[in-house]
Amino acid sequence: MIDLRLLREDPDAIRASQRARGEAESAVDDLLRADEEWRAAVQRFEALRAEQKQLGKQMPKATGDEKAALLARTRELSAEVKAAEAAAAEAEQALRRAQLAIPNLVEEGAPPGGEEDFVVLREVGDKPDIPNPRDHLELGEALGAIDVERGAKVAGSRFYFLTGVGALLQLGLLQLAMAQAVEYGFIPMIPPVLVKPESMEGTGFLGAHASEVYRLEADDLYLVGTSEVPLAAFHSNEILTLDTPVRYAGWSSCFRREAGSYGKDVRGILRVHQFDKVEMFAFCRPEEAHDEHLRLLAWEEEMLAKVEVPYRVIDVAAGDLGASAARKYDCEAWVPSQGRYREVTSTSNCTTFQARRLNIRYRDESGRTQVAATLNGTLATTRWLIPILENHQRPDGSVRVPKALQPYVGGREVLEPR
RNA sequence: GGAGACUUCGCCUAGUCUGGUCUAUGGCGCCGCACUGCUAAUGCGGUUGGGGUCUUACAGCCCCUCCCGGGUUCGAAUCCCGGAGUCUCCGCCA
Repeated sequence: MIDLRLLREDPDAIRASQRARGEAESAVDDLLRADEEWRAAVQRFEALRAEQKQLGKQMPKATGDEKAALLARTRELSAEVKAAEAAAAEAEQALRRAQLAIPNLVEEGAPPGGEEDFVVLREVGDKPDIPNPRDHLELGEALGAIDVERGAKVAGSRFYFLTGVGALLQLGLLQLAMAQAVEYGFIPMIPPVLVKPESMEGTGFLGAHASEVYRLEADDLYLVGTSEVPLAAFHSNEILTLDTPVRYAGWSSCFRREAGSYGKDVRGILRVHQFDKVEMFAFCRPEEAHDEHLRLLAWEEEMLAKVEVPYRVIDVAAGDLGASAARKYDCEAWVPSQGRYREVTSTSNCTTFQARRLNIRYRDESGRTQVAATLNGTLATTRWLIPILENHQRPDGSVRVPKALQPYVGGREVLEPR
């Protein structure tokens, strides 16, 4: 949710951001108009209300004719007040709608353009030289690690079982991520994966992502697509102490309908309806958000280094940012079977955009409440198994286990096909 | 699934039966001041949050806020209806 004070003081900043995203600048003018209409309506209502209260106060003291006259006037007035109140409420709704139509202000320095216009910040690690690489599914099936056939039998397409060493590898990976997060002061969290509509709404996932989200009709609950949702909503309607950033690491299953992705990435576990993830989530002061963002990115890269996988970091272009993000960095791991990089982490700086909607604030030095900034970043997911298996494969179909993961697979250095 | 109790300005709490004097009581905590050679203790004052308006800013003024949403009424913390949450008991299932 965009800041109305900023809108009033510097609408051109928002226009510029809209341009960078390739969004309509007219939305800014719509919002300006809605804001003015709302304020006018509020003032009308408040003036009438003040008069009504004034008269009401005289009631107990009044007697006889005086009382009858007062009654008649206030009766009339209360009808006007009711109408004015309804008008103000309607204007406020229109204002919210216009406000939600505008995505977050893009951070200065984000590359302009759309999906293809990302900037590669760096490539890290050497791509392995593997002639005729097997893909992760072939490797995983040979190792008895992944079973997509039975996944489909039991739950449908885009579902899978992680079996044997596959299950161990994932648990190890996520534990490794959790351990790293804890080492850096994150509070580990296992959140609910079913949330109320307001939590889904507050985090912005019922907007553009609405068709991606599973909904449980009978209970009016949503399955989260990321623990970002419960972690962000954790402090909704609260006033925090943010002398230093407050950081959480959430471990959860994530659920996605993948509605718009028919025929895309259908093989293996690259794009699935359910996966597990450790997600970093930070609340901090807005002036701290930029630095915090870079810290989250650094922690993601540290995790990627631990699993010894080559990757690159991209600076996502303005037009490809989510509505809440002011800036986004993705880490993409090298996938030998595809001969290209695929996204394995994503970290967004949402500045105050998400927190304003969730009403998450802090007190500054002067004791005033201010809107907090929120940021999120991926620390590990099921998808990481793909580059891990593929980059560490050997010609005989066995897979070397990165040192950091060996304790989780019984100390084995190599996983052999069954 | 059934029955009941509860939800008040950071925390605890009075007020709800009997609508207006609630511009919400008191305690704790916190902040400021005074006093005491320090600390402690004591005294005095302040302390919900959001919005509008005005302003360089502060202050001021106004509206909203007693879990949420409706309703009754000239007027609702208080009465009525619906919902959420917490707790207790019963039932059911482990």
